[in-house]
Amino acid sequence: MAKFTKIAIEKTFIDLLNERPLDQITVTDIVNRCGVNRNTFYYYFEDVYALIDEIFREQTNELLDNYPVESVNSLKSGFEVATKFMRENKTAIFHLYNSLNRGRLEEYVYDIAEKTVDRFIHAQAEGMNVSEHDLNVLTRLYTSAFEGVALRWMSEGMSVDPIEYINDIDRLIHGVTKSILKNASKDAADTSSSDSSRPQNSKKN
Amino acid sequence: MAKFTKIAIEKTFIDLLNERPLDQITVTDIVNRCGVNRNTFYYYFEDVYALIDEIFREQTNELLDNYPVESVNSLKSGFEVATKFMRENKTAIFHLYNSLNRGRLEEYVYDIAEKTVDRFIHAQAEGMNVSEHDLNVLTRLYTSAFEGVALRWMSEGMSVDPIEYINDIDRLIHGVTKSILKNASKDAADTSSSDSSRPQNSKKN
DNA sequence: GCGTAATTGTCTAATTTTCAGACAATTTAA
DNA sequence: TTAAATTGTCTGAAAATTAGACAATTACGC
Repeated sequence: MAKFTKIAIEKTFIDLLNERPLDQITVTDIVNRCGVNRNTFYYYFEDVYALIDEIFREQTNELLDNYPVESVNSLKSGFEVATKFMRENKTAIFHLYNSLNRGRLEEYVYDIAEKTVDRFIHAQAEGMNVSEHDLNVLTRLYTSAFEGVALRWMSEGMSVDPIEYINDIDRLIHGVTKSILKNASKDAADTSSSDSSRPQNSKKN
Repeated sequence: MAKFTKIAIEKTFIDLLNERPLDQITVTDIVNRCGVNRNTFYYYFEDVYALIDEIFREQTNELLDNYPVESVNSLKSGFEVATKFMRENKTAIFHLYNSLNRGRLEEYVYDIAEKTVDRFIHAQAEGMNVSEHDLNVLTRLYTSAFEGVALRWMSEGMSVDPIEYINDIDRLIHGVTKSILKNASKDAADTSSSDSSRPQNSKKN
């Protein structure tokens, strides 16, 4: 039940990744630094890539579990929380960005962005009569925007704090969101039988 | 070989001690918060007091192992390092101060102060011809001063940062130390056969 | 005060985790 | 093209963690 060794291995790996690129880190390096047997590594992880996946998975879960309630109503605040890990490990993330197969990191970024945006959107739509479909469209829009920002940030060497980018986005969409939602809500009330947007995969119950 | 669970228990205990006094913390509280079996606690520690001792012991060791070289030449800097743990866990230390038997905490404080001062004194006396006995006297003097400061700090509720006190001490003794050492060094050179101070436990080789 | 619940410290025995050591197969580097 | 390093896998032993119970003590509500 106790997984402290596993956590220690993950933390050690991130430390190393903050020091040097992925291809200069061996499993032996990790376990030596961590003071743990090499077999213990393979007991928990199939290989380094499984380790990376696991770190991101846990990072996402821990984010959603401990999501601060006060951050749910501000997209900027939500993004600050969502990007905490990335901002605290810029070098490590940058090393991964350079070493990992295309799509690997993007998937993680999208995943964590989507979940953050989802919370924000649903909080904004609280009490409104908006269809799930409309909410999904809006969520996808903002998620893509966030993903774009994050990827640009990485490709530019992660030198500038992404919060700056996020500030721009936030300023741009904050006022818009409510009005979009209000309109959608009105539409839904007016013509409750027909969808207000492209019925590509409409969902009526 | 792996002691990550033990460390996790210790950290959990300190967290709890930063939240509430010692007599409101049960072993069950610790293991529950930590997500570990109660037997695991007793596997590592005889009881809470053994846990406390262990934390202090490890804290001292880890201090001495990772002692920053740049801090060895300044008493103030050394004290900053030595009191790091206490300053970062004011509440916990204060709770211990109120709950522990007299002498328990004092012993720890003296221990860590003595080792810090010892490094400082020996660094100052580097290359000088000073007897070990004289160095010990000086070390005891400064150690006692530090202990006094720390105890006063605790008895006053640890509200003021002890670095302020330490600043005072440092200002007071910094200039003095060198001259004392120089004089002692001269004495030792002049009358190399007789000790320069009380020969209580003289050590000549 | 009494009774009840909670906590402690100890014990067993099962299970899980970590270990040391070796191995062939690849990769790295000189 | 060797030699060294690394990987991934396997064994079996050792260590750590668990569940569960127990009597003894302590804390708390009434």
